[in-house]
Amino acid sequence: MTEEPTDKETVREMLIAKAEQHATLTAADNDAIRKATFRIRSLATEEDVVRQGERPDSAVFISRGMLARYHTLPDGDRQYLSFHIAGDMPDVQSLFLKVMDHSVSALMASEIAMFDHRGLTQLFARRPGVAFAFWRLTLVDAAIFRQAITNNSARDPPSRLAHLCCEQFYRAREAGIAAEMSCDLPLNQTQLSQTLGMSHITVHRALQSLRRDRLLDLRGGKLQILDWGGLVTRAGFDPTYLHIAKESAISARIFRGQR
Amino acid sequence: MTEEPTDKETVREMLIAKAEQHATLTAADNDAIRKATFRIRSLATEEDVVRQGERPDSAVFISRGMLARYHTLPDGDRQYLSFHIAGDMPDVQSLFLKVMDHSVSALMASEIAMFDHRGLTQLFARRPGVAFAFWRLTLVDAAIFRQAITNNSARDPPSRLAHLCCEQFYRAREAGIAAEMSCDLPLNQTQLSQTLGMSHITVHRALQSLRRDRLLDLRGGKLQILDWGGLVTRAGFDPTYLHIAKESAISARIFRGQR
DNA sequence: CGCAGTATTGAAATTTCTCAAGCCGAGTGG
DNA sequence: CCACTCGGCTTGAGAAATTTCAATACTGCG
Repeated sequence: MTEEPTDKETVREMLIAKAEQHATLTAADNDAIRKATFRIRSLATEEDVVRQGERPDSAVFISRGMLARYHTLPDGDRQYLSFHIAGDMPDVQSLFLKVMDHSVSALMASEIAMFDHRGLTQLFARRPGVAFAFWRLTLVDAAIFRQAITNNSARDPPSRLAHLCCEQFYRAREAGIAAEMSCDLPLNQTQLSQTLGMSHITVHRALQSLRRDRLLDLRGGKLQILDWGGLVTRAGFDPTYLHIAKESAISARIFRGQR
Repeated sequence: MTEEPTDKETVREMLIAKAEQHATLTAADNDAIRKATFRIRSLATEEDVVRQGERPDSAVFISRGMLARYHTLPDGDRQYLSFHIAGDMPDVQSLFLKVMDHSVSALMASEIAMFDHRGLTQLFARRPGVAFAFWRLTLVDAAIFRQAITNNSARDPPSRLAHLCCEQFYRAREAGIAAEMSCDLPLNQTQLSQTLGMSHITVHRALQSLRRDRLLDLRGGKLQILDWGGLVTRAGFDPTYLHIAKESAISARIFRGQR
């Protein structure tokens, strides 16, 4: 389970790649990103990175593994909010919202790069184009949260589960870390129930239904897609909300000062 | 119902006030905001401002009334995502996410100021402090979405409704547009059901329960708080997620170039 | 081998939804 | 001034879905 720590240079390139998914950056922008300092940290399964109520002073970039965000309810129960894969930055918001309103933990053995808030803030102040990229990233996050509201409020159990799987596979695919027709999804049925707002029994029956229809299989933390088209239909999945395309060319030009 | 259009100068001051809730701005920042051009538009109840799938070229600031964001499902059903009051900017994300993944409509006769994307982008590129304020605003939005996930997934019907009411009243209060113990909430029971992920019958029973316990009353589009403490308890409401306090002093200083 | 955590299954208890009908209040037109 | 209508609210009751409870497998690992 213990793998070699990722090379720092690799992390820098991953971060730049992520930023470039959200904006067209100049060489100077990239250089500025490269200069941002960070430290690598390994996480064990279930380990928390930050907890609800804390005031972190650094933001997280995932170089390997998978993290989750969750609310802790008054009765101690958990509500999972989102899942994040290598290349994601689940915690940019902590830069601007001092007190954490949720926790972040590792779903599997993972490795993260921790960027000091101060350094990031300076980077964003000096390089509007970079700020723009990371801002956009937080906006896509918000779009994913919106979709989760709809998913947990308006879909029946099998569709709900199917939608979650569509989203995770699609994002893993886009990030280039999915196998041909499968990806990691290290959640047991109890965690799925705490994600989808239903009991673990209902999750189990929903899963059975999707398996019976040969749409997917999910076991041992691996999601196997059996019939993508069928799954998309069952889920009512429309990836528009993931906003894979970049910002408009106009905005990009303005941000690069070519007004 | 048709009131005088808000004075443009008033809108400018409202916008600055909103920005200052999220960051400490310089006089130059404020001047730059003041120079942003916009046009006023009146909206009738139920009128859409933008629809899912469209590519708007301006962002909305609410000068009077109340707007909602919602998803339209494949079967034509609606899922409400959030509600916005005077002083809110529900649509900043459209600046960076070209295609709307949801619609925005008026819940009552309202008035909005529409800011051109191009002008806003230039403003943000030139004034990092201003960008910071609006970025933070979108992050609070995201925190509210997260809370909605939890609300609709993990709370029983009366708590769910109570939580929505707590949030709306608290925000109206903060915005200074609530009466002593009441505020607007122009939603009928069907709309509430499309917000909270339950049938309108269940909404009705939940409402009865809260009325019976003398916690609140909700009728004719007005929310009346009868027992704030009791309501907060019933809802499990903790306003931390609304992030009413500003960003840290350090970030503010960096953004003002005092590094 | 046995433990612990997870998955699976059945069945009862409970909640929520659907359906159906009546009511109420505001606005309308005769 | 009074039926009339329309939208929204209220209520009851049966149907359906979900949760809870309980018990039994399964699996990886020490």
